[in-house]
Amino acid sequence: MASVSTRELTPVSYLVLGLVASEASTSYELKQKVASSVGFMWAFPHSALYAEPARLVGLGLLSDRQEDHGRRRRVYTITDDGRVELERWLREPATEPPQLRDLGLLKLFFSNLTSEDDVRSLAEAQSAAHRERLALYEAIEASIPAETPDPFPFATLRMGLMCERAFIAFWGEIATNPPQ
Amino acid sequence: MASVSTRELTPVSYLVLGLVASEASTSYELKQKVASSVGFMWAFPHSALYAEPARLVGLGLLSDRQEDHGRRRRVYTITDDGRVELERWLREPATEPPQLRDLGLLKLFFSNLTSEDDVRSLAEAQSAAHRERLALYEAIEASIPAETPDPFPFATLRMGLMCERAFIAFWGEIATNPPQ
DNA sequence: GGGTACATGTAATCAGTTACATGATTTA
DNA sequence: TAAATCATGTAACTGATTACATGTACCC
Repeated sequence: MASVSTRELTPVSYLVLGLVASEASTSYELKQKVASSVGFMWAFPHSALYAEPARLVGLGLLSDRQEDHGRRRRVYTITDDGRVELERWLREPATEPPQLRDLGLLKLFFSNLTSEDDVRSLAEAQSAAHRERLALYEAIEASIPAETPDPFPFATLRMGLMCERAFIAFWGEIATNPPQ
Repeated sequence: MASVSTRELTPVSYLVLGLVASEASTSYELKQKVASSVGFMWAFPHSALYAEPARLVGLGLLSDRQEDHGRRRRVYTITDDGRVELERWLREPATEPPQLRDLGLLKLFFSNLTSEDDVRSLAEAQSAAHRERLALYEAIEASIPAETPDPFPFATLRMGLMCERAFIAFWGEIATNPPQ
């Protein structure tokens, strides 16, 4: 069981495995779920959600069944091996530190090369973008019922909220009081 | 001047451009600078810091000069075109939202599939990792003199500190009070 | 002068992205 | 029935990573 080499599985593999584990889905449904949840922190093009499940079928971690009329799309279901592998991964500690890839921060890092006005407008643009993002997260938060069968996506969202609030405070401070 | 197509330049290109702009460097020196600063948020293998500068030389944004004795390594310097392109990029607003790629959060997202004990130990491991990371950032912060010619890397580090503190609070809360 | 750690690079591979292409369904 | 949009995929490319390979300096 789950004799598949772990090396072949990327974070995106586990993401797909996890989504399919909680509900059998087509690629398009995966795309929709990603767009309204994990996609905020881990984005990728929809084509990945067509290619990756197919790969996982090849590894025996998912199975697929093609509808025999209408759009004839493929519905993916997790296999026993897939579930074993997913749970193994979930229990294994996450070692690599998170990557906070933010072009705004990268620009700030090099802002010694620009003027104070440039820094200020960078900070204001970033601040506005993060306020918008925060509003979106708050709307999602408000839309989740108090009693939900799976509270974990909601918990993850809470970290997103904290992060956005930190960004807003940060860029606000930079805007009003640019380093010099 | 700077007639190079922008499409060919990635974030890593600008990162290299920025580092070389502030000081002519060899690939190894770039590697060291990355490892002690931006690398915390935007990591990549050292081989990228050999391949990318070479590419930028081809685009006319860097120039290189090979030492003629000892290790005969290549020292990269930014060209006028390179500086123009870098400053253009710095002034252009950053549109894409940041990606917070964190395997710990991804595991939490799917933790409905595991036990409460598993969640707790995930949270404790993450909390410990973030406390360690915070201590490292604080040490770096403490090592920076009050009057520094370039305060921007320091400013960026402050966001890193805020982020780590948020993570520690978050995982602490999850550990003591796991969602269910 | 032999071992070890530091330093410098290249080649091959692959995951992820871009771009393209087309089918199905709804709406005007 | 035409247009628009929603849905479903594939092919080609390429940036980034892995793995390899070797050179140089220092230390015992």
